[in-house]
Order: sequence, then structure tokens, then C-alpha cells
Amino acid sequence: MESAFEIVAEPNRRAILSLLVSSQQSVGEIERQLRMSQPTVSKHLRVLRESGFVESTVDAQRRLYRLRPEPFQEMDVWLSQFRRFWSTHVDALERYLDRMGQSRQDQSTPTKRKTTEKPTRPKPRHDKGETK
Amino acid sequence: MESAFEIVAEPNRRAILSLLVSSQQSVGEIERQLRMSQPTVSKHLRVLRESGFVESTVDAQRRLYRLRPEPFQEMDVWLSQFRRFWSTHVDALERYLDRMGQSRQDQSTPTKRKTTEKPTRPKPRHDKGETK
DNA sequence: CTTTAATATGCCTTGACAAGTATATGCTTG
DNA sequence: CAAGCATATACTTGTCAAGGCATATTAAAG
Repeated sequence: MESAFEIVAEPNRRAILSLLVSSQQSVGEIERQLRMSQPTVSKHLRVLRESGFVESTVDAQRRLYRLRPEPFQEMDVWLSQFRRFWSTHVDALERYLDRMGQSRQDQSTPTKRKTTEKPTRPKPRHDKGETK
Repeated sequence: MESAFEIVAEPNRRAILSLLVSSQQSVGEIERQLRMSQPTVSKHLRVLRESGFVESTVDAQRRLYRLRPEPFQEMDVWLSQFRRFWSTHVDALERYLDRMGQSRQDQSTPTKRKTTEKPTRPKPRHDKGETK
């Protein structure tokens, strides 16, 4: 079985899942709201169904999809091992999300040394700190 | 910028991150504990570094890698939109993990198996429901 | 039973990415 | 400066998955 994280790695699948938070939806409704082709939606729904993220019921010729909780909880369990550690850095998230805000398209450009990570952690030891 | 979920989709990267929970590690230490080749470790660390999951400091010829909290928090933010919805199905996770149990071995925090009773879906609508 | 609507599936192409192997870079010590 | 350890990068190859397009399936309606 594939990890829940691999399923959720796909942006369109995340979009579908977010859509289903409000209420169950038919394939056609998802297709229209997310402006994806019908086969694409169906294929993603298949993956989501087989991995336990959604379930469906038949309504006439439609199929209504809704969320199932387990895989989300599974991710939460994995994430929780890092919580103890990030709870001390509570405020850093907003700065992070701010920085992410404008950078949208990139990737597929090797040779691009853009490893400018900011330490964000003044640690006055003897380390010649280089987040590189 | 790639989503944190895409980064974490890779099993070896999840393993590296879990390793770093205990303390910072050098590339060689990661390589030995996870039995991966050195270039593979370095490449994954590069991805993790550029996506903000880890940062490194130089120690002689070694590089020490440690976790950074922001991307985890970012995932948590996304996940949180589903929490309200799964909190009602609290016990379902254990059954789920039980079913998944044999297929994959992961090194996350141990989850206690307690097959609490409760029919998987006691929701007899009028639908000719078919979760596949 | 033919048609139409809604959804699923099959095939194919294309692109991304992980891992292997080889090599480069950098720091340290003699 | 040479040698050696630790880590990074380049290049190549194989795999796999996402999306487009065409078609199959199923149900409702006429």
C-alpha cells in the first residue's frame, strides 16, 4: 500500500480533498469547480478511493464522493513526532508562509544554486555555521 | 516552490526526517543507519534543505543536519482543515492501521493496536451504496 | 430498444525523479 | 603541497505516474 503522503503529493488530489471538506460532490461537480477533464477527475478519485481517502455512493447515474478520516489521521500520527520539536518555534510559520507567497513557478532549472537558507537560529558556538 | 507534501512523499526522505528527530546527524551517520548510498543520502538532503525541512552546519569535513520546523507546520495547517471532520471518528484510525499493518513496515512511532468494536460504517442510507 | 447523460477505463506519450557510477570539491593533517 | 576522508555534483538509465483522447459501461428516459 502506498503511503498517504504519496497520495496527497499530487496537487490536484489535494484540491479534490479540500473540495470535499464542505460536502460530498459528484464527479461532474468536481470537474467543473476544478476545471479538470472528466477522465482526470475519475482517475484521481480512483486513487483516492483505493487509498481510503474517499468513498462513493451511487445516486442515479451520478456518484457522490465524500471523505473518509483514516488516512488523514495516519498522516497526523506521523507528523506528531515532529510536533514536540516545532512547538518551540511557534511564530516562525507565518514568516515562512509569507516568503512562499510570491514564488510560484520554478523547478526544472538545474545548475541553479539558490541554497540560501536562513539560519534563523543564532547559535554562538564555534560552528562556522553555514546553512549553505 | 514545491509543496511540502511532494517532498515528504519519498519514503527515504521520511526516514531521514524521522532519524533527525532524536538529534542532528552527519551524512555518514545517516548513510550507515539507513543503509543508503552516500550520493543518495546527499541528494535527498539537498532536496530537504532546499525545501526548508533541514539545515546544516559545517563541522570540520562533516556536515551536521538538523530539522527546521516550518514545513511541518505548513503540512499541519493543511491537515487541520480535515480535523474537525475526523475528530468524530476517533477510533477508526486504529482499525485502519490494523488493516494496513502487514503491508508495510515504517519506522514511525508505534501505534497501539486496540481493535475496538464498532461496525465500520453503520450508516444505512437509502442509497444502494457501493464504496467500490 | 435506442438514445443520452454520467462516469469509468484503456492506450499512449511525455516528463519527472530516484539511484548508480564516476568524479569533483573542500577540509585537515602531516 | 600531498594524501585522505567526508560530502557534493554530473551524467546516465530505468521506472512510473499524470494527462490527453478515445471508448466502454451503466443507468435513466423516451
